[in-house]
Amino acid sequence: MNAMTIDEQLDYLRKGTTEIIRKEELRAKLEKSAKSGKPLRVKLGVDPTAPDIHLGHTVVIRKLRAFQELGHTVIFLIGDFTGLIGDPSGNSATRPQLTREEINANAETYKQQIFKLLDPEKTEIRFNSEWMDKLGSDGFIRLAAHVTVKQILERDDFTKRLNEEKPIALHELLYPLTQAYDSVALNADVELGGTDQKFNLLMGRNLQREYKQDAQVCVIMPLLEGTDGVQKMSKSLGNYIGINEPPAEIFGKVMSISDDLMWRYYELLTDLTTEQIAALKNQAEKGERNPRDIKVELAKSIIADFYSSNDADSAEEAFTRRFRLKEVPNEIEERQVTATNWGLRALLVELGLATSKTDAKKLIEGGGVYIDGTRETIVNQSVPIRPDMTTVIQVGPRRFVRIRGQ
RNA sequence: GCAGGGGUGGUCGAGUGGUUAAUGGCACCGGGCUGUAAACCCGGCAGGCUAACGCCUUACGCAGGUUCGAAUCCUGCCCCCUGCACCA
Repeated sequence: MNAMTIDEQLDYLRKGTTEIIRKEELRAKLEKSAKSGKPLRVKLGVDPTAPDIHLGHTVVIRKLRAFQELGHTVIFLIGDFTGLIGDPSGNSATRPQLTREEINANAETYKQQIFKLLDPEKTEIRFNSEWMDKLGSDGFIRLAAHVTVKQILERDDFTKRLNEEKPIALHELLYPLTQAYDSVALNADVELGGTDQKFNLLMGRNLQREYKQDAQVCVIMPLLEGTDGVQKMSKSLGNYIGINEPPAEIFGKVMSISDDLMWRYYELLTDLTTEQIAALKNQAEKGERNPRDIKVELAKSIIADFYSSNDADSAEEAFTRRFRLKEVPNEIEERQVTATNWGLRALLVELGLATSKTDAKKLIEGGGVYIDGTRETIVNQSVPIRPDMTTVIQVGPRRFVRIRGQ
């Protein structure tokens, strides 16, 4: 990797970014690092309360990895102090205050996940309480003296809320400042973040200058759309793909994104070059290749990042069997029920495939219930269950239970 | 404290006395088609009961009231927001 020229490195780092502020400075830093042999310090700050990483987070993490591949040091900063504030988003209430133990536990969860992508040897894990706690209230006030209210209010989110006459709590104004001070404390060369972080990252530059440091370069990544293709991926919106989810689940969810969205995922979640992706898109548009197959490759590539290519293969196979060949999956839940003549609705409730007889009725009438692979549309169908035989009950395309009488 | 604005189903957001269990979008679920859990189309979507006709609960911040009838009108209360005032 280090065989790359500086230009090549810049190209490599630039892929997928929304903006680099400023590119010339990044070049200068890369050159300086190459000469001195001293790795750049590349910072990413995260919230201590949300350790469940989804693909959206990995966009930035993958970029960190790119820096590591070029020999630089990543500082994974857990904002246990800033977490007290919570990044202003307008609707956020006060954050729950975490105990030291909870924070440490979350940090472990982070490690377990990020090291699927990052090289532990080139990663420092830090907490910003380390320097924020030492600062004290007098130090904090001295820190606050470095920026003006006007500068803070520049932030789009604040301006917007001000115009809309929506509330801004005082402590929210301190968030960008605190995050910026992290860059000073770490003497960061580069900070990464999503577009929503642009202001905070720039604040870091300003504050570093105040402290006579070389200003950090801001690498700004797009926010990945969730599976709905519209809103940014987030856990609370339920449109996320978590990296700890089972391979089959990841595969299915990736296959469920729209064909349009898949190019975006290719760009931000794979190592393919812009040219390679354009070529794939071209093939799909010309009808040379089925978009479905291209999406399969995407899903497998993502799974391989967090599991293995074997896991990716078996996820594909299971998916094909289930949805293309409409086979009953190999491993499905088995349940024992009383051997008797069951009413179909009661049976569905008993198996947890429906929440009530009314719910079951809707599913049956909608044509979503199958007994041993045959659709059953008679609401009060009697289903005989005996000890010597098994029956597979299916609801919708992906919920199966094999039952046996007892 | 004063003035104004607001609190509706998972979410956004209509609705200001009468088929209103409450328009519509999104999300979600089921089906069709397919190339797939894409796209598109159809259906469901407060909860429950019934083989079915149908019935029963609960619901528009909370509590009362007016009315044959209220998410819609009145009273009180709670909460949120904005501005002003206060900050001796």
